Amino acid sequence: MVMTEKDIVRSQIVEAAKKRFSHFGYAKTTMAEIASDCSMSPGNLYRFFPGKLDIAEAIASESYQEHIAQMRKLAMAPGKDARQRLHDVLFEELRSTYHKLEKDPRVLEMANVIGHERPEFVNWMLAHERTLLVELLDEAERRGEFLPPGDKEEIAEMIQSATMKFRYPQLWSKLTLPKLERELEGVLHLLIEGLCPHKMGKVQAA
Amino acid sequence: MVMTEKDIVRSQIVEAAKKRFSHFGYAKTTMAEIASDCSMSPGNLYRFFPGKLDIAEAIASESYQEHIAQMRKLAMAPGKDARQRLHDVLFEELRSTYHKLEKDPRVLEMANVIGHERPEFVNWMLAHERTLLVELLDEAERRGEFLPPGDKEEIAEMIQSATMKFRYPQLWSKLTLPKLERELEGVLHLLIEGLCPHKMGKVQAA
DNA sequence: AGATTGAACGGTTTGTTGATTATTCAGAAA
DNA sequence: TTTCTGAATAATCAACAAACCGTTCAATCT
Repeated sequence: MVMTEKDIVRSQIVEAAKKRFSHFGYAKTTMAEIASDCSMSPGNLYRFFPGKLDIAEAIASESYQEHIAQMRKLAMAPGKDARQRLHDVLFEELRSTYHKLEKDPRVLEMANVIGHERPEFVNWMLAHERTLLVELLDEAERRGEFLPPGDKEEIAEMIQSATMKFRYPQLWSKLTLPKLERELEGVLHLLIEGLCPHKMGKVQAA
Repeated sequence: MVMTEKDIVRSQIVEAAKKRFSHFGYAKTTMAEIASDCSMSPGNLYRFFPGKLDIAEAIASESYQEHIAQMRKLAMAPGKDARQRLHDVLFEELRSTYHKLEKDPRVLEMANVIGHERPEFVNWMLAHERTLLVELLDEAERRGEFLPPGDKEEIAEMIQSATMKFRYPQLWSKLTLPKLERELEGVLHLLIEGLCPHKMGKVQAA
């Protein structure tokens, strides 16, 4: 690729920033430091990234790629039914982000900054997860496991909506992980089974 | 009642505070102002309330009493099935809080302060709504409309959990009312119908 | 005695100043 | 020309003082 030259420098910058951010935090590292780590002037960084936040976004995006790959494995795991796969995906999502944000405050800081200043990035992540859910629902339908009553893209949106609370645990509530897990279990159960007896009479009559 | 003397003064204080808070906001009104509105010294306020926040809480509590009464009317409305009543309750909750917080920033400010400094008050409100939901579910079971698969108290908790996002709209998302309504409609549908076909085969076989 | 006051205390907010830092851009280097 | 630099700029942050306000309590009133 012709662009490869710029890309190498870009990833060099990202690596330098990753080290600084995880050592000292986002706010405490300066563009000048990142630049000097890359043996360049501060101004030159701006030929590769529009701004400091975009470097953080690149880091987040990179780590999100791995995350979503992991999630896709769970969503498509063979030998499990759709219910289990949905369960696995939502629980792994809860646990992994909980632990990531719990473990070090640097990650929490970056999550807060990006979440606050770059809502479109958050939307991008949500959209990706939604396509994952749609894939899961498609597969489930193929096997006759779920009966999605409408447009699958919309159902995925609703599943996300109902499980929002568990997606960025410590941003929205101060519950402990066990409590969150218990709640997620219950919500998921409700989502799958529903409240309604599903009018079996009519089916029998037909 | 023997306590009536103190109660009169208490409600006088609450009224004065209500005026100040809604005119100038919570942060911008001082205890001295409230006191002088009641022709008393600042120190004397503390014989009636432990602190400023408790006055705000009293105001919020008062308005919440009205709210919950309104909700109970919807939850118990005759001539409607459980599904409609649940729908009405959740939608009215969304709309009324949305409009209240939308209309004036003072209410939003107080909601933020109380939500931040008095999580136990928020829990108290949630608990009340949960008992309302349990009443609704009880009535539904009595009429054979829902088949709650477990403990009703727990189901109510899960319904709350799945609809959190719609309970304090502008604290958790920046969506417009129509979008929120559309999402709530979808989530509610999912909660009621569920994703699963509900193994009708077994029922027929029995 | 009990009720009430208002000055005093300590924590927070506000306003100000100076330094730091993200970002830009005119020009130097290649 | 294209690539890069580093000083200039403007915005943000940190530190400190002053003012403010919620809260307390010794003294005063009833």
